[in-house]
Amino acid sequence: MVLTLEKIKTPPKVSDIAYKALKERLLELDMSQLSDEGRLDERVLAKGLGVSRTPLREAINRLVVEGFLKVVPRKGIYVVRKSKQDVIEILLVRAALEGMAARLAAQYVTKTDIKKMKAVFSRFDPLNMDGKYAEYADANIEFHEFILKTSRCGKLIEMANSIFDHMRWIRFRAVAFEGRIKPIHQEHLKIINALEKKDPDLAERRIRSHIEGLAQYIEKEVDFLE
Amino acid sequence: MVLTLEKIKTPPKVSDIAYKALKERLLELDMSQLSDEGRLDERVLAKGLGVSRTPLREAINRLVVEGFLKVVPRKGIYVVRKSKQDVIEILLVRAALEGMAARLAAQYVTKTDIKKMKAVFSRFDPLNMDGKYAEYADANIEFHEFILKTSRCGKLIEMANSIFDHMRWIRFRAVAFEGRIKPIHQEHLKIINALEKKDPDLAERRIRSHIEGLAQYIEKEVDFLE
DNA sequence: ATATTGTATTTGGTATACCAAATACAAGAC
DNA sequence: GTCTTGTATTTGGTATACCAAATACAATAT
Repeated sequence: MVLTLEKIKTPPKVSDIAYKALKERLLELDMSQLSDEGRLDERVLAKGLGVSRTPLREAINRLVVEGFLKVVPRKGIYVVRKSKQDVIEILLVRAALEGMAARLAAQYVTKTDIKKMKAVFSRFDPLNMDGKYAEYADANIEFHEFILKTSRCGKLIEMANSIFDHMRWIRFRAVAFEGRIKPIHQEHLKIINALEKKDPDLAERRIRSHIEGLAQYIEKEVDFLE
Repeated sequence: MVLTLEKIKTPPKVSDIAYKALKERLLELDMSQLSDEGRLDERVLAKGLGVSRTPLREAINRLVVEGFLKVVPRKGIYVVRKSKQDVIEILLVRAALEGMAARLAAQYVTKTDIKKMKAVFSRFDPLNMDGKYAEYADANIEFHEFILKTSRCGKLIEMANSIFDHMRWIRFRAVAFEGRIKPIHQEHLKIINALEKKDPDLAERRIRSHIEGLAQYIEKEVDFLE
């Protein structure tokens, strides 16, 4: 052998592409204004994506398992609507998962990690956050992903990511942030503090109440979820 | 209309039957002795179940999403083997979910509930448990399902059940019980006690350490997981 | 005998044909 | 006009045909 070669990437499956495309469209969909009761047409979708029904159905089934779609036999495919109760339950699960993640993270976290996360938030002035919602939303995501990653628990990361998709789907981010961005920021700093102290109980408690606080806010203030 | 009729149940889909049958076979499978490296053959399975490939593939895909099977493009379908690390991670997630469930359960639990659960365990004499492993295993399942149910959180129940399937699959129940059945029983009673006191923090902590204890035991004593 | 290589077979992936249930709708009865 | 009811259409569900990649294997050269 005179040639040094590297493995070439296996060509992607059509069903995978269809899945990603369909999920993307779904996530950017505004549920609150769906025509036809959120009904989808297999054949139309297949035509639209330029694939046959078989791989498309595979994609649909995956989305059904994930809880984004619902198939009613011989009736149709429907976009699943989330009730306020659904959102609360999702947040409770998220609190449970991230709480455990924080516990583990407190065990593994390094000084470098802490420094990095502090840097992410140091760009924000707690007294002047107006107009920085979008920017802070990014930092927020980075923060929560940091905790997950630092937990070093693949299963936890996997399940939390699945939950995140549902969170993204429900477009209350903006409304949930407005007016709450200051306390949220303080909570973030407090959580980092607990991690720095390597206190699992404290870290868990703080991130749990952080997320449960969001749930309580939704419960009280949000009303566009039927 | 002179006849009073009730809705008839919609006929089950072939893919559903295939899914259930396949999953059942999988769960009763002893992974530690798989020929052919746990490879499955689509066409053989289809023939065996008496269905065509299409609904079978749907069933397979569901099992892939659930983490029981893995499909390697143009190679084959394989049974996923769980490493010790996988099991530990699953138990951590379970601890997180059931911990939150216990928290909620402490909030909702009634005196009747407590009485019922105490009755389940009162059949056992802590000093003489020998030969009651199977019986106690049933009580154990009933206990954990009770907490989930009492949490009244559908999402939590759903995700925990998915985890349970994986637990069932890994056949360490007998070995995990032997010699540990007494402390396990004590822990169960302690958890019920915390619920009775309606103390969410205590209930959460106790059930978490209960499950984490199992994880530590597996870590130390179990060695048949590669 | 061993190594190479062309070929048949097997595998999962995809497209398509067909079915039965659900539905829409129009023709006919009143 | 309204109500029935038969029929065409549309839907998701299933079976099957076909493809390309992977593999097994036999024929061949050395």
